[in-house]
Amino acid sequence: MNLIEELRWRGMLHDFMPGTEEQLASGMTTGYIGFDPTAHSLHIGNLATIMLLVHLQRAGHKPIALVGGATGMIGDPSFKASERSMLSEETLQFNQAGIQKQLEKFLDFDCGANSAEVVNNYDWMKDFSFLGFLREVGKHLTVNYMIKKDAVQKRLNVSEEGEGRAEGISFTEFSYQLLQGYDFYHLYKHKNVLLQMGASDQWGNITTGTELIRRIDGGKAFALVGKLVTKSDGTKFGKSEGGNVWLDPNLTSPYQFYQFWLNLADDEAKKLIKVYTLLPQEEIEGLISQHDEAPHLRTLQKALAKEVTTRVHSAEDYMAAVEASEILFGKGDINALKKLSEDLLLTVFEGVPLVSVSRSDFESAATVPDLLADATQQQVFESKGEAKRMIQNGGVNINRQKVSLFDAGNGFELLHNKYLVVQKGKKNYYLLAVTE
RNA sequence: GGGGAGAUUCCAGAGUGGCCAAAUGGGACGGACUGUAACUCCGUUAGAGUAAUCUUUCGAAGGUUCGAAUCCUUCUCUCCCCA
Repeated sequence: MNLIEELRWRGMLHDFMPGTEEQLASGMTTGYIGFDPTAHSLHIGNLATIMLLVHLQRAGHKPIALVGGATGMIGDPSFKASERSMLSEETLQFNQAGIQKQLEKFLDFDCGANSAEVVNNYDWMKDFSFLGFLREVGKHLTVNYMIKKDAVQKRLNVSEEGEGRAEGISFTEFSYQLLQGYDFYHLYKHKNVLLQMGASDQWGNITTGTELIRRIDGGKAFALVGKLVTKSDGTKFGKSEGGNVWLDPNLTSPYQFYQFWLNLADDEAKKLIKVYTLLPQEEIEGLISQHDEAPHLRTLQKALAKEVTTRVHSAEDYMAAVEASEILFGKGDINALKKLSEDLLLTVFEGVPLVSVSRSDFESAATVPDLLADATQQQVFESKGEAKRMIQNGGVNINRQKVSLFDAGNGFELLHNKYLVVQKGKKNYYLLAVTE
């Protein structure tokens, strides 16, 4: 199966330029995708794009991941309603290092001719003078061309519905597409890159690149964009209650990461298992029909969670997440908790907020609200009233036992003479540690 | 420059002197149900208190009144229409 067919059945293909398929068929083609260092970690939205590179490589082509050290300094205006705030150079450098490391996890850098590469556009942009850039690059495209891009229209026009007015676009952000276009040209020139991929919102920026290659060099380069992953209700995908789902285990713990996939709605799991795993078509179809027969078993979510957690983190992290989930959502009661060694307890509750309470505060807290609001310095509950209300609603568990009276004293048994497992609602856990 | 409208608790939006911590809807959170789901239903949604009740809150600051989100004054900001 060639790349296009592969992406098509997976539902990942949005559009590509005429001739792309022929180019890919003609032999090993080098393609790249850029990632701007807007944060020090990539999130699962980026991961969908990374999968494009993975598929490119699996189809026998050569993938290049570009870290946008230069473009990140500018900010991509595509389809954004407002001007973005600029990141400081220290932040950018920190972010670049972070995402470069992550990118390296997903591609094969040692498989002969089509080994992956990572490049940073800062390396070739840093020495460009402003005048040089205007003369060598800017001259080749008209503002008329650049302004026509859908991606910038949002910032130029007052919408007809009157639902807001254009905020305007700075010259800086307007220039973004030129930078990205030049990247493509540079890679075309120096690394024989003929294809740029990306999410569908990058179409405009990518075609600026192919246009630049055509005008400067008379060359022919290609574009292929993937579908933007959205939730079935059309809202942004990749956000959980806690915000973005990051690939960095310090931002989103492997347990939380695993839980995110496990909790997907059925329809989403069906869609996403094709995007985020490399399982072959027959296997996925099998899983889907298996799932439909007994949806409550959530075969799909489990398979998806396993694949992605293992790929992004590790097999060990996956196992630990499964184990933690069983303890937290299984029948585990206080006895199950008591059986855990201190190490295992901490492992299970890794990623769960750890709340320290001094021994004296712990002992002087007369009631549960005192303990969970005051003694924890509002880390579990904002106020005693809130704690009380939730207890009255039956929403508080300590050591997996429901707290039924809000004025009950705190005669709880500390695990390992130190810990208390506090549950606020079903899914919000806190590990209370009594410190001396 | 001229004329008009408005600013309310997370959001939208009622409330025009006491019955207002403030209707209603949304969101969020909790509970029941369930598949750690969806749907549905129920509850909570300023702080303190077991409670009675008290404290802070309706753009800001003053004032009138026994009593103000509601009346008056000034200020700040927003929106609309006409030039």
